[in-house]
Parts: sequence; C-alpha cells; structure tokens
Amino acid sequence: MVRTPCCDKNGLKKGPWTPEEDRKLIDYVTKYGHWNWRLLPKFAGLARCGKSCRLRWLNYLRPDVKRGNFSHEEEETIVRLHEKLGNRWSAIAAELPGRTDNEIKNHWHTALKKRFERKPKAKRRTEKEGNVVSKSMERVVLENCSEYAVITTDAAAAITNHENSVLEGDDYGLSFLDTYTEPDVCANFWTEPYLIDNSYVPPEGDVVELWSHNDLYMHEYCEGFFC
DNA sequence: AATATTCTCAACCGCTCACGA
DNA sequence: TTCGTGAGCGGTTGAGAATAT
Repeated sequence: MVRTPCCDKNGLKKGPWTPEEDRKLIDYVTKYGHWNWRLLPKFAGLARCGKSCRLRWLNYLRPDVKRGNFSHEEEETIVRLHEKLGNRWSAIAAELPGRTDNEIKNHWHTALKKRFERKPKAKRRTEKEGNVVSKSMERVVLENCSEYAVITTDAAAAITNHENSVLEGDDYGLSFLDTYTEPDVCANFWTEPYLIDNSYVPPEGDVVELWSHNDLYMHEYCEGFFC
C-alpha cells in the first residue's frame, strides 16, 4: 500500500501556529465543521496540512478543551488508567473530559511517570521482626532505598495484595482499588502530602525522617490512590 | 550576571485501522 | 480480495522557559 504524503512538502507551513491561522481555522470549523481534514486547509485559506489543522483544533482550539494544571483527581485517574490500559492515551483521555491525549501524554512523561512508574517492590519489616511503629502504622523499606517511609498498615496490606495480584496476573493488580477505603487519616493527603506520623519515636540512631525521592514516591503511591 | 543544564509542551512523523471503491 | 484514502494514535523532537551552577 502506497502512502500518500500527508501534505505537499512544498509551500506548506510547519511549526507554531500564528493567531491569524488560529482565527482562520476557528472561523472555518465553527461555520462548516470538519467534514474533511485533508481538504479543509484549502477551503479555510490555510497553508497547512490537514493533519496539522486537525491536531491544532483538537488539542487547542476546540471550545471544550480544558487548559491549565491537572487536578489531583485527574492525576489519580490518569495513573489508575495508565496502570490498567498502558500508553493508550486516547482511551485515558476519554475518561477526562476536556483533556486531550497529547496533553495527558505530556503530563505523564513530565510529571507523573517519575512519581508512579517505578513500581515499589516493598519489603516490609513486620511485627515479627520487631519493627512495628505503632498499632496502626507499619514501616516499609523500599528495596532500592535505605531510608524508611511510614504508611498505614491498611495501605501496606493493600500493596501486598496488589503485588500478589500482579504476580498472579489478575486484573492488572488493581482490583483492590474497588474495595479499599482509606481512613480519614489521608483525607488531607493532597493538601499536606508529606505529613509524617509524629506519634512515631524512632529508636536511637535509626534513620527515618529522610524523605528521599523514593520515600515521597512510595507515600504518594500508597496514599494517593486511596484518598 | 553569564552560562549550562533540565524541563515543558506544542507540533511533527510515521504507523495502523477502518472504510469504501 | 485488494488497494487507496482519511482519520486517529502514540512516539519523538526541538524551541523556549525555568532552574541550577
């Protein structure tokens, strides 16, 4: 199958759109719709390929597109769906009204990936090992990190279930999300994201309060999902 | 203040899919 | 069934902004 070039390489503009070009595209699509993206630029008086026009309209010019920072709820949704669907950005975008696949993809690569992509294989120090912090809290030691994070026992249990589920290949390990509810302790997670349990008094010489990148990630991974 | 490095995000590229002739 | 075409998707790029040194 021979592919026709998406645009005539001679004379078609590339690069950033000017306000004038935006205006022409908006005017045309508003009046006549996008009945054929390939032919549209010709009728709209634009020296652009149809593909470029389509992208510009869908990602920036259409009236229902939402701009600005992602809310925490949106970020949670993206992470959850990415776990489930992988890099199917358009499918993820379908769950976030007003957000485009391109925007979500960019946000993932620039912000969320760093926080959520490395799945923690948490090794827990259990009560048996004499390292329980308090009745309701449990310390978690990340495999690749010498410092500790403090999370709730329930959250730790949820992660265990998650890991087991992943190993068993069921439901991408996300089934626990449906049933798990975190106590109020994390209600203010997004506003006070790195709050540490002050009730915990570390043993002398212990290393606890160093919230490394991994710790922060762990904290967000554990609690960000469940709030 | 100047320069280097890193980050962000708009836009492009190339591929696949769906559909019609 | 095969081929041509348009639309859509995901990966990648690169310019400008922000931050670090």
